[in-house]
Amino acid sequence: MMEEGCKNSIGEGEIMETPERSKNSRIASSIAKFEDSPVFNFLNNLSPIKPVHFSQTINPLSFASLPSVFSSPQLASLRESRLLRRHSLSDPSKPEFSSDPSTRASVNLDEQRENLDPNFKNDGEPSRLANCESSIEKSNEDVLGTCAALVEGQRSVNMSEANVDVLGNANVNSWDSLINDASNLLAFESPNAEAYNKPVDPATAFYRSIRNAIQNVCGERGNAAEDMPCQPDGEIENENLSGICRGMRRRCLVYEMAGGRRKRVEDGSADTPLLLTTSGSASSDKQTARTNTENDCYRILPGIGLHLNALAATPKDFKIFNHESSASGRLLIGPSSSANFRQDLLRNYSLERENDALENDGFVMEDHSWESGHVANEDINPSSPKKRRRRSEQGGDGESCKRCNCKKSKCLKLYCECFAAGVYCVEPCACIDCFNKPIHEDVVLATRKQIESRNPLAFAPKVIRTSDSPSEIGGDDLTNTPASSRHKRGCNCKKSGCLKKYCECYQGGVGCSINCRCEGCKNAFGRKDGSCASAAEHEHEEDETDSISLYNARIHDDLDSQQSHRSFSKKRPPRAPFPPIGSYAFPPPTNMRPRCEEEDEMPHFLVGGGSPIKTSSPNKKRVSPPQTLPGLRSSRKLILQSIPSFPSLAPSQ
DNA sequence: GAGTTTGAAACT
DNA sequence: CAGTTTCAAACTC
Repeated sequence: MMEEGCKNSIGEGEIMETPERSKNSRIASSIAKFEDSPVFNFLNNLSPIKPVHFSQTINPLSFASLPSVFSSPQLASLRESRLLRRHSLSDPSKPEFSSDPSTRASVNLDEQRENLDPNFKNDGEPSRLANCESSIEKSNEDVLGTCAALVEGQRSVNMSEANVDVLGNANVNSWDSLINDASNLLAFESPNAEAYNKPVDPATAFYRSIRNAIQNVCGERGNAAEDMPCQPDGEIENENLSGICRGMRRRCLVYEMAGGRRKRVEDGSADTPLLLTTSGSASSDKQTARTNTENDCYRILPGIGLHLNALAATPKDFKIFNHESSASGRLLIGPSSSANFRQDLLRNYSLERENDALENDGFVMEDHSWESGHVANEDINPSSPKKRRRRSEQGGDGESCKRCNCKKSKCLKLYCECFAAGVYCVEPCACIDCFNKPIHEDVVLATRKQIESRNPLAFAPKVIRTSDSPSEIGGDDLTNTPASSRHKRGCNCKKSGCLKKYCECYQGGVGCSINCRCEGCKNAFGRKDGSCASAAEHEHEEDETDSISLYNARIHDDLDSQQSHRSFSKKRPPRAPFPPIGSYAFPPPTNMRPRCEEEDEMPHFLVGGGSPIKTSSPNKKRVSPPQTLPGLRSSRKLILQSIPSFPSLAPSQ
C-alpha cells in the first residue's frame, strides 16, 4: 500500500507540476492524457500515503529530541527556505502547500523518495523502494538495538558507579562516547550535509556505519544509501553537529503528572533518567509521533529531584508533560549545549525504550519524581480547577512546564520558579525583562553562583528524605509514610495553617516538622507537633482506611523493589545527568550532580549533623493524602526522589 | 482578569 | 540573627 500510495502521490505530484509548465502545451497535453489513463484513475483510487509511517521509518530512534532539532532556528529556517523554494516553483494551490500537514507530509515523502531513488519516478518501481524502506526500517531497528545495547552497557557502568558523579570524568568519557554515537544516529536524519560529508571524525564514522548497514539491507539499490532520506537538501546550509546541538538546547522540565500511568516496578523505573525533553516547535515535533504521545510525556521527568522550587511547578500543572509542546520548551541552565544535547539523546532514548516497554507490557512503572506531594496536594486541594484553568491559559499542553511571571526579579532570583528550578525561561513565561535565558547565560550562571555562595543549598531540593537515619526517626516507620520526607528548612507559615500551597511543606507533600516555625499547623501530611490530622481529616482518614493501607503497602513494595533494583545492573542508568550547571558551585564546581532516583539516599551531610533537617518524625501517624492511588503514588515518588545529590557539599556540612 | 493574600527570598 | 522589604505564586472575587 505504501508503494502504491507513493506512486499515487508521485503521480499527483507530476500532475501538480504541470501548471508550472502550462506554457508548454505539449507537456500539458501529455499530462492530460495521463490523467485520463486507467492507470491514473487506478492510482487516484488508491489510499493516500500515511506520512507518519514514513516519518517513523526515517526516525529510527524516534528520539524525542529530534523535534527540537528540527525546530531549531537554523533548521526551521532551512525547512522554511525549502518550502519557499518549492513554493516558488509551484502553484500555491497545490497540495504541497496545503495547510494540511498530512498533505504536505505526503509531498515531502514524495520528494524524499525521489532523493532516495532518483529513478523512482521514471522506472516506477515503488515496490522495490518499499522493500528498501522496509529494510531500512528494519535496519533502523537494528541500529536502535545497537544503541540500546550501548545504553544498556552504559547503564551497567552507571550502576556500578551509582555513587560516582555522573558527570565525572570516567562517566563523561563513557557517556560522551555513547552519546556521540547517539548523536551520530541523530545526524543520520539531520539535514546536515556537512556533517555527513565530513570525513573520518568519529561521529561521521559511526553515522556511516549505520548508513552502510542500511545500504547493505538495501543492497539492490546500489548507492541509494548515499541518498538516504536524511540526505540533506541541497539548499540546506551546512551545519555542524554543534549547530544541531544548539537546536537541542531548549528543553522542558518534565513534570510528571499524578494521573500518569504507573510504570512497571520491575523495570527499575525508579532510576528513570531525568527525561528532560526537548520541546522544539510543536508543529514539527508532531512528526515524531510516537515520542510525542501522551505516553511519552508522563515518563519525562524533571531533573531537579524534589527541589521544591521546581516542584512547585509540578502541582501547578499537574498534567502529563507534553514535550511536544513548544510552549513547554525549557532549556536547562548549563554551559554546555552539546552536553545537554547528548544527555537529551540518551534521555530520550530511554524514553523511547520506556515507551516500548509500555507498549509491550502496557504497564510501566510510573516515575513520580516530581509529583510527590503535588499530586496529593492537587487532590487534597483541588482548588486546582482554577489553577488548571490558569495553566491552560498559560499554554495548553505545555502546562506541565514551569512558567514564571516574574516582573521585577528579571528571573534571576529564587523568586523565579524557572531560575530556582535550574531552567531557562521560555517563551510561555510571562516574565518581564527576563535574564534567565541562554543569551544571558553568563549572567545567569554568575547569579546562581552568587546565590549559592550565600546559600550553598539554595538550589538543592527542599524536600528531603529523612528516613536514612533510623535512629533519629523515633521509631516511626518512616519508610511507610510521607513523613519520611521533610522540608529541609521547614516552613514559616502564619496564616495558611500549612494547608495551602503557600506552605512549602504542604506544597512538597510532606508534613511539617520541628524545623518548621509555622503557626497553627494543620498540615495534612503531618503536623509540626506530630499530631494527627484534624478531626475532619480523621474522618476522611477513616473513610480511606483501605486506601491508606494500600498506600502503605505500596510504599513498602516500592521501597522493596527499589532496594532490589539497586543490585541489578539491569537497572536503568541513573537519571540522566542534569546538564552541567556551571553555576552550581558545588565541587566539582561546574557540574551539578544529576538528581537521580538512584540516589534516594539522603546524603548524610543533609541528613546528619550540620543539616537543619529533622530526622525525627514528629508524626507517628501520617495522614494519607485524601486520594487513593494517585496520592499514594505521589507519596511514594516523594520518598524515592526527594533525595538530592550534592555529595560535594558534604565537607561544608 | 484584577486584586489580595501569603510566605519565601532578599535585604538591612 | 532578627526585622523589614521585595517578590511572585497562590488564591479570591
